[in-house]
Amino acid sequence: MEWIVWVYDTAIGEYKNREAIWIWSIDSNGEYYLIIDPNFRDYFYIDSKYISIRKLNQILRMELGNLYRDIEVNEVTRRLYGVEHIFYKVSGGFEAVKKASDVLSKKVGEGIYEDDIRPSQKYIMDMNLNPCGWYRFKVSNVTTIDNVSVGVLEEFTPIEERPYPEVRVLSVDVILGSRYGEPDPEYDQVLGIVTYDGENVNNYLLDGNDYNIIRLLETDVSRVDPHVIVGFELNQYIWPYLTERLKKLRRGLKIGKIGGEAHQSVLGHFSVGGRVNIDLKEYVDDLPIFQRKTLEELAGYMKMDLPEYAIDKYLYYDYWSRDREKLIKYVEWRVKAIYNTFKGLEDHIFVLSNITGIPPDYVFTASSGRQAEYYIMKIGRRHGEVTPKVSLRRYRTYPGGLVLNPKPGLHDNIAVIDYKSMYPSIMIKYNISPETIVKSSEGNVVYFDEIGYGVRSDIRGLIPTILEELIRRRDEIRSRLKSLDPSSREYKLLDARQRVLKILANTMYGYMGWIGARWYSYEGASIVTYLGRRTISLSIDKAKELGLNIIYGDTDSIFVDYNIDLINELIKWVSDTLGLEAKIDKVFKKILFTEAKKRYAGLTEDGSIEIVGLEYVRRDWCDYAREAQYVIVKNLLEGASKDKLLDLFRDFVRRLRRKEVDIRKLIIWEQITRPLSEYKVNAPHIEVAKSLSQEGWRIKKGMFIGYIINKGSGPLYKRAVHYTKADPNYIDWDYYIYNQLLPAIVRILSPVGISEKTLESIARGGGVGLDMFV
DNA sequence: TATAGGCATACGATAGGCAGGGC
DNA sequence: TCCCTGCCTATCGTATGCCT
Repeated sequence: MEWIVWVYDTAIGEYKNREAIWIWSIDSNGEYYLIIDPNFRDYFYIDSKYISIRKLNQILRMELGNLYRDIEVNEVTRRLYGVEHIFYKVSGGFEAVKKASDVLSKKVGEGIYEDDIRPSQKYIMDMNLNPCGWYRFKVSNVTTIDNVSVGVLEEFTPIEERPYPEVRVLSVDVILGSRYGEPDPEYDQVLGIVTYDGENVNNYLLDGNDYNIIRLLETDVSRVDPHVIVGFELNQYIWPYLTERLKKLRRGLKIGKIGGEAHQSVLGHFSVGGRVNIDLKEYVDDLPIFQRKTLEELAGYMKMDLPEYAIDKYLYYDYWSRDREKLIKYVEWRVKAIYNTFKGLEDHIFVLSNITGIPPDYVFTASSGRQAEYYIMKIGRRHGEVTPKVSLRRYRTYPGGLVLNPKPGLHDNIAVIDYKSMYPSIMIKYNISPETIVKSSEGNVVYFDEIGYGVRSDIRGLIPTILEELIRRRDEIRSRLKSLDPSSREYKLLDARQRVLKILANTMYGYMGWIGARWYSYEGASIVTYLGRRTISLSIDKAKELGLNIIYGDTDSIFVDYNIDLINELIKWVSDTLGLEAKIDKVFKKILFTEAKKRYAGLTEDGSIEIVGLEYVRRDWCDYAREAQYVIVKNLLEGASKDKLLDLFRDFVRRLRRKEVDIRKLIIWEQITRPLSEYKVNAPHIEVAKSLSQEGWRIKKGMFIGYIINKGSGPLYKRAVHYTKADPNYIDWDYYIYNQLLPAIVRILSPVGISEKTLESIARGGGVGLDMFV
């Protein structure tokens, strides 16, 4: 029988009492298919340098007992960091291979590879069966279990370029709360579960025993039968809580296909057999554009309606007791937002999964470094590369990008020239990869005296090969996009593809300098940044020689007078002499620099305001000061008079003086970056976190603490309170005038000649003297 | 349960200078 | 005159979050 289906997961299951690979998939109507491959054998490699084949067989025979019959050993040639080695490939049943690698790790220790990669992942890579792709399967022994068609694999072939099927999605959110701080699954019942299937919101509220509402969730899942279950903080919070609640009943959470229970797999991720479990929190955590990692930010980014009021989880229990309706309305907004956000992100998720080979429900759980690594592993084995082990190494830093001191003040017509993908281009051009770096300058080597390493030119590195392929594939897609309608399904998918390829290419340099990388190269990363510094220095020299005035520069960009002829000459020189591509990134009609690097504000040609590095973009400044800085710098760049700017400032001061500011705009947000006991100095957010901890809240790394400064004497940390407990009568309004608003405005006005003294006297209510009459 | 290094900034901790007072 | 105490200031260290 032949099935044309879309694969979304591979897992280890069983067939006739033996472990087998299960391939979960759906057809274009969303019907489920499970294809079983009983023939895949797990394996690992052991380097022949460390053991003879006779000794190897001897150990395995002695240690494995009956399992030895399930093992096969072959001599193969593979590469390790580009160098050919003879390996013994030990393959067989999953259990036998696992046991064999355990035994050899103990007896031999070194030289064992790929025993640390899950068989289902090896299957994806070796068979080239990429998740989130379409395939034609030939199967036999077809049966139906529940509503899943099950067949045994005979062969398959990929089908290129089909749009994704419509997936059924169920979003889930819960109401957890406790009178005593952090809800504890040991004592605190689940207060409510809310789901959304794209049409109906269902809310199940506690009425007696919470077992009943968890049952209702399970019923919902089997009724909707979703391909995807999506939530916010599912893996770290919701699934562990629900499974813990059910432990009392000695049963699991039954939300998988074919009666499967959700179970914890690697790294705290929960696996729901046969369904894709997506936690959007893991997506926002990885992206710096989301400053506070909230669902509201994500929803705003996806251009969705925001809730009328957001309720902090610290207040869930309060609302549950006092104003339940409001809480439920908010959580209903959440499930809809989660659902719709997933719908907006699904192309990205599926494309990322398809390209990296990481199944979709795990792709956000993997860090961006690991995502890149899976891609390298996949491409590497096509070149016969064995995947190296992650080894323990000493952490070492190396010099990074070059940053110029800016020329402070207001400048007109400044162009930003930057290098197109500077680091990836350097890595390709100079062949930089862990295996191409050498210490000696002998032979076919391009040697860099300044850092004492060279790069071989007689072999092509794996990383540059991969980068070239990424860039080539992306260029192909981008040229195809030109002829497509941007609103079409095909365009959107291809656009998602080219974006993922770009992200992967841009990750490779950082990956190579990451101590946890399998393809780590301190020397390689050092050479990349060295060449980056050299490239930018040479361009600066050339720009000066051409007569361009340089205002600023950072890593791969220089800010110069917008003289198009000279700039074109410079760009041509870069291409001819350095062999790299530079371009005009943007042009500022006006740009303001302070004395500081990495901080400026500009007005672009199209009239938009861009603020970089200044208080306005930092979450550890209160919104009020941030907004004031934005308004005043915008006016400044748009040519407002000094008087106008001072008037604006005076207004901002006045509203604080009169306590007319919404206290939500006074919250300062800071992240907890380590266990509370490891802090060496007192700080407001730490003190507030400690008090929350006393109230029973578990304070974990990565949490954000929002606080407000109250009146009183002594250091700030003694006067900070959690924002949910702030009272306008106790707020230290002076702190907000002198330590938030004033510095943010001094920063942008002092470079244009408005002194700190002037501003300070306005802040004090003096200067012009009108304040006393209002 | 980290892709890299470079950088600004605030505030707490700490040391040193100095004045004033008591013996 | 010596020494202790409290206050002020300069400097250093810690912590955070940004930029490319």
